[in-house]
Amino acid sequence: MSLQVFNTLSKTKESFTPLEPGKVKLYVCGVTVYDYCHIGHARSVIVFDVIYRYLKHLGYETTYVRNFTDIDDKIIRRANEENTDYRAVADKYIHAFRDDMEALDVLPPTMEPLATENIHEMIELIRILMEKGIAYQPAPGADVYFAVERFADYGKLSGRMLDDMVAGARVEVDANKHNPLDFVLWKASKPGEPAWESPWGPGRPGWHIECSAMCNRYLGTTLDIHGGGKDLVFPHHENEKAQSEAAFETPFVRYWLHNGFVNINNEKMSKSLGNFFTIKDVLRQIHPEALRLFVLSKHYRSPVDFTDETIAEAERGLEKLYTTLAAVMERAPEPQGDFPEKALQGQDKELYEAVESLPQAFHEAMDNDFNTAQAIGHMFALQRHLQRFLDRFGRKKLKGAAARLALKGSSSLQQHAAVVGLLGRDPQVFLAEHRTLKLKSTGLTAQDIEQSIERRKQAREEKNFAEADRIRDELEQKGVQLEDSPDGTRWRVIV
RNA sequence: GGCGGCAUACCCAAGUGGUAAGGGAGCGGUCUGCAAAACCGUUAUUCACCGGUUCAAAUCCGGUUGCCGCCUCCA
Repeated sequence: MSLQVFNTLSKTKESFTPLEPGKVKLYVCGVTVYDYCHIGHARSVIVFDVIYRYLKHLGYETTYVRNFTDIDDKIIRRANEENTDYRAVADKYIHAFRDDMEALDVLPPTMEPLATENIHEMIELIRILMEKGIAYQPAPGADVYFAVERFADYGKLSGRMLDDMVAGARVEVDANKHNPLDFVLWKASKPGEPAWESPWGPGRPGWHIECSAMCNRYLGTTLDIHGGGKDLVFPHHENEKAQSEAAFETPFVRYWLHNGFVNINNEKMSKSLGNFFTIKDVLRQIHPEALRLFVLSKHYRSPVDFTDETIAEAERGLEKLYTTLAAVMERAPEPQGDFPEKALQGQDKELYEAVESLPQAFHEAMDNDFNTAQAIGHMFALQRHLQRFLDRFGRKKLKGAAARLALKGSSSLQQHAAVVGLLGRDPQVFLAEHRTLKLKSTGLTAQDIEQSIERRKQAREEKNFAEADRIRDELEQKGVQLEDSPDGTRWRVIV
């Protein structure tokens, strides 16, 4: 079975075949840089990061373009509010975006073009549309519009009929437009606004035209995959498609992929509801890898609910995976010599089979429209077998074939997880990072805790268990749980 | 008003015609001074409801109810 993807255009899963064998042209709508990014953006970039990673994993030479919209009304408004210019606003939030992406372990795309670097290409595209009579300017110096009625397929992507939409109550009324759904290609500038020269007077590009121009410039007239959030289907992607296909008369995109939204406690996240979380803020409390596991625990097209509980589950799950990896590293030193497969199988048939079956199970899940939730389920199954195997040895170190089997299991787990951007850290590093992050919410310092552990150790040695338990309960109330082991007492944060 | 999506155990979540993955939580057990962690066992004769198609349905079709999204900037 090969890769199947759900195409918004056909509303079905289709076999993925790129236009050019072995090569994929991928374009994902980036952000408008007028504010910090929120966790909805985080979901989108993580989802497409995984798609990008998986395409590369399948051996496709993938060209991934993700733009920045660095000129638009919201940016200008923001600049006016902050008494600066649009460039300063855009640059500030481009940097912030890059910081977020780095923190989230999102791979850099092949190219990240700016809208303002492509004004010339947009003007050329609008010129073509004007020459074909598909675009019009109602009066000299006015905005330039795209005439939706001149493009027969308009509405096909979003599944709406022109007539239905015109009849709808929420379409803006604009006397300049031939049809209320006509949209701006070139926006005439008011005095004082940023402006570029054009055959239609000074102005700036409309929102949709930049993606059409950049797709064409960097990837050609037909892309394999165009992605973005569900909300972009209409009008943004519908309009991009109309512009590009009307201008170049070739199919614009072979597969349209759209990710679902992030809800907060079952409500749509929005600024007006005040349930708005920026990536920056969230990462102060949640490990970026836990956020990634949270996102990938549900299929990318479904809505996902961001709550304390769902995030805590992701954190516990990740901790569990890393704890097992750490245990293997600690207790299964690389053995000398070669061991036949039969010897490994003989150690633990179930674990051996879990290791052997993971590659196929993982690929079947991912091939099925990037079913990361299922793929992760398979990883947990392997983790459980691995941990069970380790436990069979009690506190003893594993040797020979047993050690080799455990290492085979942990490396398989890490290799598959890497394809979706998980488990890439050293287990001890992750556990330490996560603990440090969580510690902030307890109001304690690591030193406080170590001191308490020392006092409790003394009490235990004196068999003063009442005092030892009192210290332990006190820490637990503050969110720190102690775990005694023959090697000493470990602690972790449980809030 | 138009278009579309979803409904699986206490919670999260796969499964898309062949007899309910996985995770969390709970309960019982092992371990422990007692715990915690970990492991073992256990938790849906059933997939919102009602009909239909089929040898076979959570999966397909029709209807009902409930929730949600888009149609306006939006990931």
